[in-house]
Amino acid sequence: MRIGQLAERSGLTAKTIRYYESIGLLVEPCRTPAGYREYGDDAVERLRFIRDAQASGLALCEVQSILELKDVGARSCDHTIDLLERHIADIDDHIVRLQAARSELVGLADRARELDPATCTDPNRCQVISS
Amino acid sequence: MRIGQLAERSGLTAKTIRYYESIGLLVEPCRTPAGYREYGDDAVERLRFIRDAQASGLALCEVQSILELKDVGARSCDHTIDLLERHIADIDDHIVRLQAARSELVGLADRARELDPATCTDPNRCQVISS
DNA sequence: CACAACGTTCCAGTTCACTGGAATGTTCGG
DNA sequence: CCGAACATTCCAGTGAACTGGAACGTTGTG
Repeated sequence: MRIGQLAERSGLTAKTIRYYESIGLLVEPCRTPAGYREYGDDAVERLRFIRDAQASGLALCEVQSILELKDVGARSCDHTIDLLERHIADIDDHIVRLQAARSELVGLADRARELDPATCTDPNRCQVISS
Repeated sequence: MRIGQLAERSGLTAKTIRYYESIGLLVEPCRTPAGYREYGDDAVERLRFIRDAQASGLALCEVQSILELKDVGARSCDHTIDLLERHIADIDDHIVRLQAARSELVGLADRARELDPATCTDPNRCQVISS
């Protein structure tokens, strides 16, 4: 597939994909005779992993180190295991904080629902929280 | 308490706290006669909320809209509830992605542990994943 | 075969969230 | 009363992660 379709399937933009290639997150793919990038299905998979890892709070350079690790087949080495375990602990911490934030928001939403919707008459009030 | 102690208690830097104030995340606190910022205990709470909300993937401007909402006492309004529910859904999505990333990493770590640690002899190999 | 849609490179600009540093004033323990 | 630690403002700089745009080539449908 070409870059546009990969963008669509992965939820990123073509720009972002080229950017990822430029910083070494993605290897240069084959090109069509015209110079267009040609991707296989595994690219979707890889971009999805990047997105997930990034969502877990890893910086792209950390994602890169993990991808390299994946690519070489996770050679055993205490250092490697440490790295992974540190990242897992980070993720766990992150999940805990997310859950804390989530329950705060749920509490707010509950409180909001308890109030009479008819009291919301001032448009300026609502604009305060226009996102 | 003054800014240094708040920084310590909240895990942020004094710089960051002043920055948050400058963008309106924090209201200007009272000042001592010398012009020093004086904070109450609720400031620690508020900064912790900001940190959690931020960890949940919200941008600071979104955190701000939620804080404003908290500040006005969550007046009921469909719009408000929608906003909150959208954020909660975002967080849930985020958690799912984190868990996906987590299990990928756990899988990698398991694979790494299965291999013989003695095979890790090449220092260059290890440097590939130096974070 | 026109032409819209899609691709290419390259480079500069933007946004977000800080961060550093200069110049200066305040607090407090010895 | 000295000096270290801590505070102030203001402004400029940083790094990460894109994003826009110019200038140009390719593909595919009516």
